[in-house]
Amino acid sequence: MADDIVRDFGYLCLGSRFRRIGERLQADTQQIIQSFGAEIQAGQYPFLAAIDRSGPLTIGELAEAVGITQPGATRTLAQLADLGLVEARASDGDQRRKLVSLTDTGRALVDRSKNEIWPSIERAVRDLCSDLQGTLLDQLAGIEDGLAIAPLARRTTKKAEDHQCPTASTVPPGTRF
Amino acid sequence: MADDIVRDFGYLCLGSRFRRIGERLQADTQQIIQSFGAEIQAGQYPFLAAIDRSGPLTIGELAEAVGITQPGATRTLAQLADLGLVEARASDGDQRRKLVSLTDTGRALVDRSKNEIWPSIERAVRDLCSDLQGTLLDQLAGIEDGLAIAPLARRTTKKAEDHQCPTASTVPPGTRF
DNA sequence: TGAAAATACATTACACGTTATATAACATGT
DNA sequence: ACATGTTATATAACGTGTAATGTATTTTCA
Repeated sequence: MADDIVRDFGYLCLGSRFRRIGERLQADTQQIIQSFGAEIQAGQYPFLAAIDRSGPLTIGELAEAVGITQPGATRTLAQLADLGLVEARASDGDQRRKLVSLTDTGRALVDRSKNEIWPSIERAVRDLCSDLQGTLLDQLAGIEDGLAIAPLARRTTKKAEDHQCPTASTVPPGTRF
Repeated sequence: MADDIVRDFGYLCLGSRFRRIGERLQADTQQIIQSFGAEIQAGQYPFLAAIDRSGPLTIGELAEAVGITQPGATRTLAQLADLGLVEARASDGDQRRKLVSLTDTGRALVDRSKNEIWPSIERAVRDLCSDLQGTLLDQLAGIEDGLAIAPLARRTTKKAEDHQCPTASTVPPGTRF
């Protein structure tokens, strides 16, 4: 039973721990997305959401809005274009820029996501984080413990009583499964 | 000037946000490591720390201790072996297992890290997180804002000669370095 | 005891972030 | 107007996580 060195080291390994939790959350989110039959990656959603909120944006604006570098945005947007969800046209005044907008298919996916998928994800994450309090490290431990007890896909319903596993309140903190 | 969609979406994009913060923290941590002249990646440290704490461990035990999958651990340990920091020998009773231990070079690096590098990193991260409070989203925003004001490398309080001081006009009053 | 299952590690392919750099379009100064 | 610099995007190379699968070894049990 090896200990969790990243957790035990606290502030020293905070970067590794954030990445680890983020990857776990994205993987769990992906499960929820798949349960709705949507063929999209969790990391691609922020791009669609940004265009939905602000209208057509350039690649550089999207990179900044999503918080990644421009090459990463270029690749993700190319994938979304291959999926037929977005399309790029040259900007009117400046031929260097490409304005990216939603296709009809993309708009349909966003509309459905806003109605069904995103509320479901948000409910699950909110449930996971609802009882968190204390220091940052306390709350990170709470997230890890909570995910071990019930992954996000089991938290999409509103009532915690629906969970097949014990809830966080019934299990001592620090327990590993 | 584009908005930060990941931040604005809160719980919905929590996974993306955790990954983003983790990558930023690891990159900042890497800067501190480099300022000490150590040629090691931030993500490799937990492996050395785990062996240092528990003695020689198998690849599977290390993967569990660090919280990544076995192929990832195999690759990182191969890199550390190439650097001459660890070595693997077949386990005594079970020829399938490989026990990974520190070389003399690896032990020297760990000893030096425990004395100098790790305290410096921990000091920086602790400084970043010292004033955080409130909900998880509040604290995440605090981390992002804090990193924008002063990256980890400016929060170590040691090796100050390596850090160039920002001009007064770029930093809000009361900021600590 | 010997076939089948389980275990431990290696390998491959892929996802998705990064940095560095190339290229095309626009902006500027003499 | 034209050389030069800047900006927007594309491309390449790489880092490090994942899942899926291969292979050697050990364990199980009929």
